[in-house]
Amino acid sequence: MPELPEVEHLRRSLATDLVGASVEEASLLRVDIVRGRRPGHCIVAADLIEGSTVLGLERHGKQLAIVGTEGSGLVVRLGMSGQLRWMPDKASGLPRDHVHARWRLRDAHGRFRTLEFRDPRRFGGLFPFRSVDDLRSRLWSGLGPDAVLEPVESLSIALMEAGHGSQRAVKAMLLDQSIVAGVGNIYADEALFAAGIHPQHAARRLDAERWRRLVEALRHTLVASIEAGGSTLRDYVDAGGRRGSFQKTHQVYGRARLPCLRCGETLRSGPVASRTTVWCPNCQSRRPRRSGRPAHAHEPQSR
DNA sequence: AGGATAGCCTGCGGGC
DNA sequence: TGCCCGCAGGCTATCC
Repeated sequence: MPELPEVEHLRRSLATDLVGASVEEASLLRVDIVRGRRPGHCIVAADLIEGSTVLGLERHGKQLAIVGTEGSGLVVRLGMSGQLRWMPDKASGLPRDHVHARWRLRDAHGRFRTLEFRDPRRFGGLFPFRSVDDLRSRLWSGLGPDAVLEPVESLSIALMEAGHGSQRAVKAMLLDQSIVAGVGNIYADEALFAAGIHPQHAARRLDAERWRRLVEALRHTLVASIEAGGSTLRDYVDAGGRRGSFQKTHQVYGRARLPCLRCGETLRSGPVASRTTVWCPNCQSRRPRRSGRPAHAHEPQSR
């Protein structure tokens, strides 16, 4: 669920108090949440940036990097259910289970605060890196350009070139982090709807104009969601425990069998790229729109 | 070798 | 009421 907008909103909500803070103590409550270790290397407190000062927070795609002293740091991947939260001063109703790591920090004003990494489903993890170069050459080298940081023009070209000669559906391309970083199931469906493109449209058959329209729709959707604090379907909250509100404006995601908000046609759903996908059979065509009805011949079975 | 698929993991909702 | 099953999904390993 945390995709680019959720991670970016989290980054912003963390940065105020985290940047400039010194890490007094790091505790690992569950060892196997630290991933990407070199063989034979034991986890030490410094891997969890204990003794370091936080210099900055960077994001690429869905990944967040906490950069500390001398460029060493920690990548946080939220996976499905990961959260990075300030522990509230007073008792609150927020869940206390599945906390896997905890940092005791002293901020720029000398206040002590506790940050926690919680991840019930454990699809996420923590990835230590030794330097910014190590981060870029090892942890982030397999990622394509970031879906909001990359200019629309070059991102459109990157997608079109990746789709050239490929057999894949356009939605599979959007979800492939090595082609474009940050898009998950929610925003792929929303962007395809906004651009009027069928999720199963063959990537190689989209022309430059339609790739550009798709990337513009994607960019618009992601930016609007960041501003709305992301989409909270179940567990996503920012560093302060606040929920997002972008789910209220979803046009297709989670709306299977409901009427299309644009044309009233019943929204269909089915697996595309082995993910649950929702689309409008009327607004999203497989081919460039002509006057006739879009083809439905090989659509996945509706549910 | 590209591309599709299984599996990881927990919580939750529907059905009985 | 309570149990069981299916589903959700980012990413990696594995298979075709």
